Amino acid sequence: MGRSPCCDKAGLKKGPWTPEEDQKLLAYIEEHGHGSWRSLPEKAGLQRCGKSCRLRWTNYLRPDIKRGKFTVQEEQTIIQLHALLGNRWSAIATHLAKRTDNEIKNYWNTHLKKRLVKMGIDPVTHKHKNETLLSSTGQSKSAAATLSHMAQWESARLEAEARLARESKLLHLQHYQNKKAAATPNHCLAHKSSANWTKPNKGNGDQQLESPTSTVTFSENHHLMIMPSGENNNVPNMNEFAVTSSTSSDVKDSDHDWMRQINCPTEGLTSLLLGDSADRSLSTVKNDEAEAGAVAVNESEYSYYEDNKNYWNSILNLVDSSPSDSSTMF
DNA sequence: AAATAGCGCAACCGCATTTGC
DNA sequence: GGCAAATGCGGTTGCGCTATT
Repeated sequence: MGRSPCCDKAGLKKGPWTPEEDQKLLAYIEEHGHGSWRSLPEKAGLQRCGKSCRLRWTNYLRPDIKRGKFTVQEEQTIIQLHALLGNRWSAIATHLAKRTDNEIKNYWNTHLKKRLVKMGIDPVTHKHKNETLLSSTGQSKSAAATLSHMAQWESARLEAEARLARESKLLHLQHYQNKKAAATPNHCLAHKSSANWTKPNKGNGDQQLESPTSTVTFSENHHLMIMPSGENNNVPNMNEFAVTSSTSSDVKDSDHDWMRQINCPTEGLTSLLLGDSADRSLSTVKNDEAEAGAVAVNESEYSYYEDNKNYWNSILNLVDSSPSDSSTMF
């Protein structure tokens, strides 16, 4: 389907926005709403294409955007939703109050992805690097099938939510246009993180998502972390993890904090994919074993569903507190 | 102090999807 | 139902800032 790009007109400005341009765009949208993005630049007196204006507005000028450092809860949410949804940034953004998909995408690419890689976790599959070796076992197959089923279900659900959000946005815009004269300036700006939605992070922002694995216990001065068995660890099977202390790792302190605070959710997910055992708990690890650098972890028989129930409940709770709660708007 | 490498982020590009006629 | 326009989305790029050599 051939479509002429909106920005191929000669004379249209590209590159960074100036404060004057921002002001013009802001003033116009506050006065009229954005309406048709294609016609907006001309009306607003901007030498930009509509696409560029839309991007500038949604990613930067919108008044309901939260900027600055991501909180641990936000990071946790991103990682878990990414495990569930993949690179569907806009869907992920609907679950993070006041964050844009672009910002989340950038943060993932520049921070979170690297951290997962450092931890030996594939940022695409959220599986431990060695994990594929286990995929031939019946248990992991059924676990993966179950996970896949759940992920598909949630994915479909989120798509439906996104659709509802779009519809509500449209209704909201119509409402604004009808009441244009009396409307407050920002009233027209319904977006995926519109203030009309119930606050997505309320509840999930504070909730501690629990990994299906047991909690790692950290001492004050030695932040223990679960690390993938390295090639040099000479371990006989993949169910063994190296345990390192913060003093020997090239991982920054901030990474330790992060991993400690989020209780290693990705590792939990990895374990989940593995159909892994909660007996990975490091609380059972003896100090000398830890110092030796490698620890054999028990495999025990227990129900896959029971063990991972909390973890998935956490994700479902996260999803449940999504903007789709805005259905009360209708 | 200058050069350069690395990082973070805003913005662009192009494809996919939705909408309107 | 078909087509074109409009919009949304994700991948990528390029620039400015900071750290390192």
